[in-house]
Amino acid sequence: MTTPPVATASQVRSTAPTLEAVAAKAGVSRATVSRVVNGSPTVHPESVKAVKAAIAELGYVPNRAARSLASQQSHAIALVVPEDTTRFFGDVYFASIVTGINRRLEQSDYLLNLMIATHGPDARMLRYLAGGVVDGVVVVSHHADDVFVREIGDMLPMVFGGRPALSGLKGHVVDVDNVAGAADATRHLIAAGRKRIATISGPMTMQSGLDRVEGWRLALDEAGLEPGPIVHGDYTMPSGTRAARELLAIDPSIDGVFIASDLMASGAQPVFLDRGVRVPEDLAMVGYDDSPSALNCEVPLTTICQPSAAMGEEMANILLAILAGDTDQPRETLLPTQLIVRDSA
Amino acid sequence: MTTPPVATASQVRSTAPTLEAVAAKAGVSRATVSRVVNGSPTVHPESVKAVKAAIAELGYVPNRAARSLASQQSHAIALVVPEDTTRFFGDVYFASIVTGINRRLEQSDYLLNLMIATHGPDARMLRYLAGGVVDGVVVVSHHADDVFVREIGDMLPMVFGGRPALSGLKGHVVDVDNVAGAADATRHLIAAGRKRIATISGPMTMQSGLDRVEGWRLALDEAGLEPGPIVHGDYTMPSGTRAARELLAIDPSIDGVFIASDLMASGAQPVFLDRGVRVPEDLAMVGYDDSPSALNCEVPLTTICQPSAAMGEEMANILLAILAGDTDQPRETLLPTQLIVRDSA
DNA sequence: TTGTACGCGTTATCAT
DNA sequence: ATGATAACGCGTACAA
Repeated sequence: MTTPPVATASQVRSTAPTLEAVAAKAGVSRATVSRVVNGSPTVHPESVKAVKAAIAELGYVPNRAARSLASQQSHAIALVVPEDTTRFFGDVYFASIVTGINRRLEQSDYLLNLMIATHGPDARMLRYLAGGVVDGVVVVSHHADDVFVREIGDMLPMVFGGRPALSGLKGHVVDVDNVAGAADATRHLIAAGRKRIATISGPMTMQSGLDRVEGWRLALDEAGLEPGPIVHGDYTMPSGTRAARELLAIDPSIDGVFIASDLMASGAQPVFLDRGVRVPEDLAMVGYDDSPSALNCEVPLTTICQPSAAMGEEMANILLAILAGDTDQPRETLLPTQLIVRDSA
Repeated sequence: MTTPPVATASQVRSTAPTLEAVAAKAGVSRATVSRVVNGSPTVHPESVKAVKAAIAELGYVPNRAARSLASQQSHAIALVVPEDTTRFFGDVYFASIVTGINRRLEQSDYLLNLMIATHGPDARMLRYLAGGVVDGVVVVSHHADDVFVREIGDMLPMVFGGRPALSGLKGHVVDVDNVAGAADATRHLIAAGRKRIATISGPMTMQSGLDRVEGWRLALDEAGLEPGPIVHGDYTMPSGTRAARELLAIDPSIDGVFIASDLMASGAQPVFLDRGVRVPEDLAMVGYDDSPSALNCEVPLTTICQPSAAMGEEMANILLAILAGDTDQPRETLLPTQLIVRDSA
């Protein structure tokens, strides 16, 4: 074989030009080159020009390790995923949060480290974080282990994606306005003339589950309507199927239902249809998430769209601001949802 | 407010014990501590004990930046995703590859950097990679941009997940044995006594699409059976629906069909059922992927399970071996698939 | 505005 | 087996 199977790391590193080289070529000192690289304002325009030319010519790239060592900053942030990966990455919601985070990071020179805690967050990850591998942390998960998140928040700037059910933890939170979203969904049902409006909720152990019920109730109160029956699910499709049967058993007279996830809604709809309950004529449905499954229903779902990419972007944005020294970032940021009207209501 | 909203990075770093501190406490020199940390065999057991005790007591964690600077290695590898994130992360297949990569990396002290090229891989990412941020690269994607991958392979050890359609590129490849998987699927149909076996293929622009057709043909040849009709799809559900109609039009006498993705199979099955073709009585179906959609079909799909997590693990494994100095890792590694028998065949 | 010089925490070489 | 000591590449007082 004439060509080596792979490049060796040393090939690259050995030829990498340093500050020193740039300085020599530009006819200035290392310090001046460093200033130019870091955008210091106190440097002569002419020097800037010379240095920039030298940098371009040599293809100089600052050595990250050296920079970190000297500046005591890693210029990297960690994306901490405290649960099983497949569950996390399989979820489109999380996928677009990551997209958003990346979108913001692309505009900076921060690196994103993936830290997945397959077997639950362990001491090893904590030690890594304590070792200064990253300057800040972004935590994304529905269920985050209590003590784990607390420990991270104690040692590093942290932004939490989706308000955790635990209270009093350090760090910032970016979340979707679940209450407003659920209220909007319910108002849409009310505007359509529905009078007896039920809900299939998410788990009451999750903040989002709680919030969406609150929004539903809020809209009903506003309109002076009596809350219909409420059945609890766990966001999954089968739980939606079960809940639908229960709902019909409790009160067959309902004419509207707010379902806290599209997955549950797509599990529920066939039940309604099978029993001869027409959608939306007899029963108007509004889901939540704007997931692909909303479109695959026999009667496409009217639903609430969450700005998940924007959420990721905002999370990164806040963390970057903190790292830049901004001390008064909002502790909690709520992002607005959007009603997507389709056929089911 | 009595407690600050977040910890500051300096809090952590300022208190982090160094090699120096450990050395002092253990009554040895920095060099000896370094040897212990890096597992050098040439150090007195007694010293080892003292050092380890000091490390534990102080909670010492090696400073990554300093180590990188001195050793010329970042002890990090990059996960390069050359396409749009949502598309990538939404895919369960990729999700479990990441899981696998992480599983292997957990056993090492390598970090995983996420490098996503939303707008196509740009010069910025290439510069980063050239700057020595990582020691090696893992590329995961069906469609990887030609020149991009080539450039990476030229400067860093690289392992490719899923054999790319382009040939002659540097780097190692780990892939699922698509030919064998398709052949197994087809053999299962043959063993069930099917004589007229068709296939709905993936796109002929992808290596996997090509390979699965080859496997199908191979099994047929082995059995001395004439290949049935072949219709091309693009792995998506709608394309499966279209292909099924076409297939029935071409040859209604088929009694077996190998479909190159579960998604296409779940698009095709309703067509067969609607036309009164019973599954599996009249037509036996075998899909590919073992995706969730295989279970959601009216007649649950017999399918081929890809070892995607194992694939990720092997990718990381090979890269780590290369970084450890192993020069004769296999250029191409094929992982075996598994037949999952359900109701459709 | 610019340069000098020291420090960042490790690894690695060379004596001992 | 162990301990000085010199890199590693960069940031940054401090001085000029």
